[in-house]
Amino acid sequence: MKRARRRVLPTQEQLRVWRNYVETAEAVRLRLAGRLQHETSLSSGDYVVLLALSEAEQHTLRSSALASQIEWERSRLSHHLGRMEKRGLLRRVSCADDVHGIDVVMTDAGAETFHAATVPHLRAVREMFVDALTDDQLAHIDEATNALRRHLALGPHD
Amino acid sequence: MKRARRRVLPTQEQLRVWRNYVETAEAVRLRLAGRLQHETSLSSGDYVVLLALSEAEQHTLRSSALASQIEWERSRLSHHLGRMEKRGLLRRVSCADDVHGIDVVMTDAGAETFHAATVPHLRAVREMFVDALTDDQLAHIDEATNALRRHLALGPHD
DNA sequence: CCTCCCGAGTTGACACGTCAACCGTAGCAC
DNA sequence: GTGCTACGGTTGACGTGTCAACTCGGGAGG
Repeated sequence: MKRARRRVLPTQEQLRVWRNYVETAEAVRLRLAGRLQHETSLSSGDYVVLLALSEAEQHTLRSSALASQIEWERSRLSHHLGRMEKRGLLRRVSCADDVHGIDVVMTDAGAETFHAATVPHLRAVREMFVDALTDDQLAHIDEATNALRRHLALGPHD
Repeated sequence: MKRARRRVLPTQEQLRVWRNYVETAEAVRLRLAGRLQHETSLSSGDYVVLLALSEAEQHTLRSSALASQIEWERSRLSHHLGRMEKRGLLRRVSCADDVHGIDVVMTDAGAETFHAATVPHLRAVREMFVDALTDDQLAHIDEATNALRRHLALGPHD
């Protein structure tokens, strides 16, 4: 009876670790995003989109291919592309070979902005994350993270 | 020279661990929030606010006290309280003893909704987080998380 | 041919967050 | 009194995210 009940809900300690985990990860993410925003005027969403485009042939991707590559819903992507297009970071052109389907093309301005952002972004990752942890801690985080992914059936990372 | 450059940017492997970490934490947070939303019609923001109120005298807190307790900006809190008030989860009444200052009072409906949400919420934490990890992994996550907090000067958790 | 559905993408409504500007009252200087 | 500033809170604009409804052009099936 006691044994059965004990497994239903987390203990105080487990709950504390959980909150520590989510809140810290969120804080780190926010801080990195804020820094990227101020140093390069790109949001992390912008960065993800431009990263994918920068690695594509002709700096061009089909909207649906882009969506699946960065794992965004198409509606989210559509909204975000609209905002980025308004800022001149990319263009949307309907592509010839498929009547449906839109090619997303990074503009030169977009490429330039992205290029100027990579080093600050990577430096921030090192300063805020890598520098905080020993090699062992990094390995442990990775192991636990993978356990979480497996448990939630998220599919392996990358 | 090489040595100097190597410390500036993270390695591929460190970058992979970083992305794995943030993306997974984000996915877990989102999944828990979605589950809470669907099972109890409360967002995680609602839950945090109601949790604080439920632990307060008279189910009442000064707006500023609430803000500092859950570490939200006052503007954010004001917007959120407006939405929650519209749904009848709480009321805002200007309190007598301080001319400035607003008392936030959880309504009975709010208390009921919150109470009905606690068990599903805790169960979800167990199923999605605690169950995924061994005791060792949990301890390692906690240790690394605390290292992150110290490094970012976030102040100890709780 | 007509209808019905499907797939790619868009749109609108809304929740949520941040930033900066604002409002009203209280104290305080003079 | 008149003016200043500080405090507590609100508001508006805007970026961001989700959901559901919509468009639009093809194909089947009949």
